[in-house]
Amino acid sequence: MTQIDKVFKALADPSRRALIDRLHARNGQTLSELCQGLEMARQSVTQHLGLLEDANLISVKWKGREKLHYFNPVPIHEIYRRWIQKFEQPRLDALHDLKTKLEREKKQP
Amino acid sequence: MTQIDKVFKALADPSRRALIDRLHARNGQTLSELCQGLEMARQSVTQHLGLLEDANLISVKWKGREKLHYFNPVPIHEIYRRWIQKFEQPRLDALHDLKTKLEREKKQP
DNA sequence: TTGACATGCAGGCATTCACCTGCATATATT
DNA sequence: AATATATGCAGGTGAATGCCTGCATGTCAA
Repeated sequence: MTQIDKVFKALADPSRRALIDRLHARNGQTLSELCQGLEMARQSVTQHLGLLEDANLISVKWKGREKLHYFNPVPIHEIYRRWIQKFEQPRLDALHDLKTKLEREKKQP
Repeated sequence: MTQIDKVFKALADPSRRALIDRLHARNGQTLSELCQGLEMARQSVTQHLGLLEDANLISVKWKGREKLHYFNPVPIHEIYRRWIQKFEQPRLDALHDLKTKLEREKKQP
């Protein structure tokens, strides 16, 4: 399974996207913290975090008996850059045109 | 299942992403055309296309006995706008700064 | 009209997935 | 040292997924 496929698969589940959202809101949370408010067992959360970690979407640092989780935005940027961007090309072309226009007007006002 | 979830789930499979790629390269292909070169049965392709259609990622138009498939980029843009963009915010802020800078220099050269 | 072609529908099978329970291990606290 | 806290590991179950085969339906072309 390719890396980009792992990322897509990891993002396919709403619980996992919610976990990413939580870490994006406050980075470095422990497993217990991430479990709070969720209606599933700790083991399920662990499993989801395992997939996210495997997709490199989160990284982990042990501090004593606590496992701290950190969100890593790089794979999502890769998804955007290598996959989504190509379908957004028209929009990006328009933006580039705007930049070019502004630069031209700057030189010849 | 929410719409955005359908889209993520549809994108989670590499075969389906490949189908989108094919349609992006050449729009309006029939089922038979989309089957060519793939190593799975027609029925499997039909199933994948069904999911993509359900996620609104492709739309379909019948022409006689042929079913023409068209790629629809809107849901992918939604994914970008409503989900990915928030993790890309630093980069976008930088781009906005560039625009602002250019506009300022234009007014006061 | 008859045969070839494009697709749909129904069901079956193996794998993966999401979730759980039960028990084990390691670290902090008193 | 004894208890409480944070987490891991193993395994089990039901549902979803991906893929297939077999047959039916509708459309074009000779």
